[in-house]
Amino acid sequence: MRSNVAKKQHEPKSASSTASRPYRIEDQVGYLLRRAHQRASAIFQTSIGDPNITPTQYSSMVKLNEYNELSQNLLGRLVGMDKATMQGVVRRLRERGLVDSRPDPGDARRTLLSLTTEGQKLTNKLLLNGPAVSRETLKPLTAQEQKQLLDLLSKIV
Amino acid sequence: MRSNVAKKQHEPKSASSTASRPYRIEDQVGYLLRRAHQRASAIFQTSIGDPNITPTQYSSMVKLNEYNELSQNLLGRLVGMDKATMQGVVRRLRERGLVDSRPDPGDARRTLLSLTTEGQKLTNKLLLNGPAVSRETLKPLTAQEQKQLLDLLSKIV
DNA sequence: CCCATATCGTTCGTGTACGCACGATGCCAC
DNA sequence: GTGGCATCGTGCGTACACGAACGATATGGG
Repeated sequence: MRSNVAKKQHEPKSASSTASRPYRIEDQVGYLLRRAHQRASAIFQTSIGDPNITPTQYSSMVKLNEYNELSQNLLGRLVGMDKATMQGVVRRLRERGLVDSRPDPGDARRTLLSLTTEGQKLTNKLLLNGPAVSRETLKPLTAQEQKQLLDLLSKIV
Repeated sequence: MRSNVAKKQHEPKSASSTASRPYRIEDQVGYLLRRAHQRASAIFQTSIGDPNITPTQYSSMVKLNEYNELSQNLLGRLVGMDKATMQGVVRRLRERGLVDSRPDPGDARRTLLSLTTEGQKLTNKLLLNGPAVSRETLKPLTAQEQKQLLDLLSKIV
């Protein structure tokens, strides 16, 4: 009984004499970014052409395809994952035979990563679908809005 | 030896006779959304005022603060989490005494969730910092750009 | 009334994501 | 040189995120 204290039931807490809009979770950047990211991931999974490859695995492989060989930490910086996360991503890619590793001959702390032949083949196949994934994700927007969104996101990253 | 097959080392794969820009991971919506979401989460953690509350826990509590009582599934739909994710979020909030639950008297399948008195107190405290979190996240943008971004994100969610 | 279908909450498995602490290695100033 | 400090990779703990499968309950059509 004591737990249902007096609570106004019928007005959505507008408060404030100033004209500031009410605080709604649905209007907050963080919330919208989470939802948008969820949708983008879902589209990726259905459209990239291999349901077992995740967005982060994909970006890691694409980066390894550009550079021939990268240390784990550097790869992590390039794709925006911290080293603990990178650890798991690389382990899974290695377990599937998509990525190879060897100690860096010039620095014993580092491990150099590269795509296996199979990894290269898969990456090139997935790269064909990459543009379609982005296109589908941006579909609700006009061409101009799409450019704007990419621009604004770049600024806050 | 056999693994370093012929690979052009010096040009970033522009290809294509058409003027289409090269495909760069850094320019894809999904990638930018992931990075932007990471940054937003980091800002949330440092600015919301309680390092133990996550963004999803926060939005759940705010929603429970608006509506008095909600079933777990409905809450999940309102904050955009599937039921499996909701499960864990609610369990943790309950373990900390922030959320209470009781069986729905009208539907034995449902569990009704509500904030405890402590949960209400914490939510109201965090709500004071909510606007600052969004403000900080949007700081790199002008006022007009901020509005644009929220608008565009709403459209693709 | 009863059965097909849908919804609700749970559980399991996998994968990001990050803080923290650790040991090994590299590097630079002294 | 060597000692202090940074960097690299690893391991552990916690938390989101979701698909899939499951049992219990609800509902609507026949």
